[in-house]
Amino acid sequence: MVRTPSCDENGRKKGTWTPEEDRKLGAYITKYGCWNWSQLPKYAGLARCGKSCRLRWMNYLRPNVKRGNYSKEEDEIILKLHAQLGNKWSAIATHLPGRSDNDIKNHWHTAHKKRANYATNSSDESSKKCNNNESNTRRKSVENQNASPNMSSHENIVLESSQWSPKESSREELSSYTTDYQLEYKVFQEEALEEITSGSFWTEPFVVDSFNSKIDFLAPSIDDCGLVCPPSPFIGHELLSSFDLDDYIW
DNA sequence: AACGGCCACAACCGCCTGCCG
DNA sequence: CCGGCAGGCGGTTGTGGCCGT
Repeated sequence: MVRTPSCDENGRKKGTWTPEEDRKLGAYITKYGCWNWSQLPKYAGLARCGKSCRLRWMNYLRPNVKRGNYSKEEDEIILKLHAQLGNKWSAIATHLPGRSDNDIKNHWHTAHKKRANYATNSSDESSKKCNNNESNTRRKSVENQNASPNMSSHENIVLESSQWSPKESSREELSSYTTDYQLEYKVFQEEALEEITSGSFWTEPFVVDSFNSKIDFLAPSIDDCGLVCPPSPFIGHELLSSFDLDDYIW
């Protein structure tokens, strides 16, 4: 289900995101916002490309993000909007709060396959396939029930959206990540959500952003959380040209 | 118990668009 | 107007897990 970690020709990491990377990215964006996706990984201490960070944030780390467990209503909305808009997943996603375009796309492809099978399932072979799909759907719902029988739906969402969800944690690679980490990240997401709803998340970063393209980069500094502050006219007074960021972070 | 097929979905890739100098 | 860059989007791929045989 996940890609094995690897590096591209520039030494940037590809593949599965580790909990540590998630934590770094989440912490950084929560604090400073996404002032520049291509620069952000350097400042957040991540060996990833900006696009990868953006995707990870938008699809999984963003507070309030929902994954899986599509309700009948959501299915109907998707069906209706797809009929109107076609494969405009981002447009469809705007009508489904908390759902990412990637998730909707994946869901559509899954559902579309099922429908396609259904349409042609007069033959025994396709009905067999369909039964297989149904059994898989059942399998998923059982997994979801097992995952967190005592949790609220909100808590379920939080855990599902992370790599170390109960299902994922069974994987060898992530087996060492503990339940403590799940709780830690849950707390982190709740704090992030609070920050967003309080308004500071959306206002502060873009103050920086509006200046970013107009000014020379200024020296970043480490804040009290150990994060590298983004370049900003408000932070530091040394020029970045005399500053080796790589030495600073790694 | 072992194996193969299928499924779900995280993540990558490449193209398009808008902005800026 | 043009080229470069960053962000956004849709298509596609890779892979672990589950189920049936």
